[in-house]
Amino acid sequence: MIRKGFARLSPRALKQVHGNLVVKGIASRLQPLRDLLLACVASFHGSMDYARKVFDGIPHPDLFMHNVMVRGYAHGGAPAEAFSLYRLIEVARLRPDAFTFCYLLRACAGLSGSRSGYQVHGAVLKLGLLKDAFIRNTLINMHAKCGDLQVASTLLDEAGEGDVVAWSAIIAGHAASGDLDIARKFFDDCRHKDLVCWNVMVAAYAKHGEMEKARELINCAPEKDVVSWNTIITGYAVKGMLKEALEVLDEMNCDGWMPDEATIVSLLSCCANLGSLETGRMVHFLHLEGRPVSIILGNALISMYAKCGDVQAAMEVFSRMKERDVWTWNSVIGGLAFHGQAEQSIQFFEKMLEAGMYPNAVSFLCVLGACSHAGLVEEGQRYFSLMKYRYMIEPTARHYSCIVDMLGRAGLLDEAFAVLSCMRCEPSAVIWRTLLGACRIHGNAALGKLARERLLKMNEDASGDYVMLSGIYASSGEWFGVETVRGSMDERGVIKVAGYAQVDEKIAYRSAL
DNA sequence: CTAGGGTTAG
Repeated sequence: MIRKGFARLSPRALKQVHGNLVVKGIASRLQPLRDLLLACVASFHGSMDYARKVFDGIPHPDLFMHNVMVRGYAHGGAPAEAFSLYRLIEVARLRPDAFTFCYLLRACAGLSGSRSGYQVHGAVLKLGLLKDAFIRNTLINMHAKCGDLQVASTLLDEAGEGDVVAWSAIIAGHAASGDLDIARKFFDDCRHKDLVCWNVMVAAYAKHGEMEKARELINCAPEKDVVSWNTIITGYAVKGMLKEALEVLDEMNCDGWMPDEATIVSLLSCCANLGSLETGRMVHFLHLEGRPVSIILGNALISMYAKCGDVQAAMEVFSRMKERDVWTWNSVIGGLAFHGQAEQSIQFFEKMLEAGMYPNAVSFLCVLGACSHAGLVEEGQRYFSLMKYRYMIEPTARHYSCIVDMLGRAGLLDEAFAVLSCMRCEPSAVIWRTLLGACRIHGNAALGKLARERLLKMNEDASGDYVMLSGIYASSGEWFGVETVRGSMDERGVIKVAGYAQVDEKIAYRSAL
């Protein structure tokens, strides 16, 4: 009676079904539990939390159930959890099958540069599963995605000419490593191109900003689907070409295609980055009222409204969402911080912790940004420690940049330098430049000189740093320093637009007076 | 319950 149809139920209804199974005492029979698990993985829009609760409540889950969980984690971008479930399969002394390895290899494809892909490859060989075309193609995809195109090509030879799935995986792999010409060569050599194959090549151009080539190719395609159109729209969207993206939306409409969630999400992100609230609202209306709002769509909506300044609309979307993930919270925290609403941003960070959500590196970047913006030095330092010592998140150059900026704005230049000095990674040019800027504002010529020297050593286009440094010397009354800097500018042949240099010097003059 | 394509936060 409850065999089929779970997948169409809402999360709430699923919880009821789960409860009924328990009450009626049939929660120990296999098939209803398999169906329930499948439905949980399918119905909670990528969140595996509830499925995991159900799974953990099953006394002796079979291989099928383990596989469903591995699949859920692998598709949901949680490779570590996929592997931990694989370990449970071993602990339960179950024998993993081709399904298990397909999912596991998919998880590996998301772990670029890791050895785990080779380990799974080894296990596949050991179990003699390589003759399975699904396994082989997933292996090709994994190696191609992780950059080992040598191994991928060898496997392609075994797959032969007719296997278009293997070919598209190779094309995507070359595109991912930036070799568009080689990708195109494989595309041209592919004998039995299908729709996916065309879309892979179009996406390769679009991802690298080659929109003319992407358009040219899609115009030659024998058929298109909603993914083909979304590929083009996303290409324009990431370049900030909103007008062009919207024109493609019209074009796909004329061709008889309705925008789907991916279309809307892409357009929203473009509107968010450009601050185009009116267009963002219009795009929001493309999503039909009454249709479920997935986590990704909700996140994109929050981000768009928050960044465009309509905080109330962002909060409405947030409060209507049934399930939230760390991206949801980060979108709110980051959106508020971006828009200068630091206090609110910090409030939401605290609410996120209260809700039991585990913050990640981006969460801290957002809240540190808010602290820096509002000059809340103590709070910022507290969050920085929380991140390092409680959540054990290693700060990236961006986090340091935030902290240095925060301390620098407050005039705590020595503290800023101290943080920068004990960084585990090499300080980036951005960080030195941040310090340099703070030195100029607060007139610390000695530290500014040091920062400038480090910047020059980094051997990149540093024309902005020369100008900034001339500001430092000027603001602390060391006019001789200005001459020296401008002299070395000429020697090294750094070209700086005169207007900018003049404006900068005027500011320096003013702060010196 | 299996393979290749498009979608979110900094």
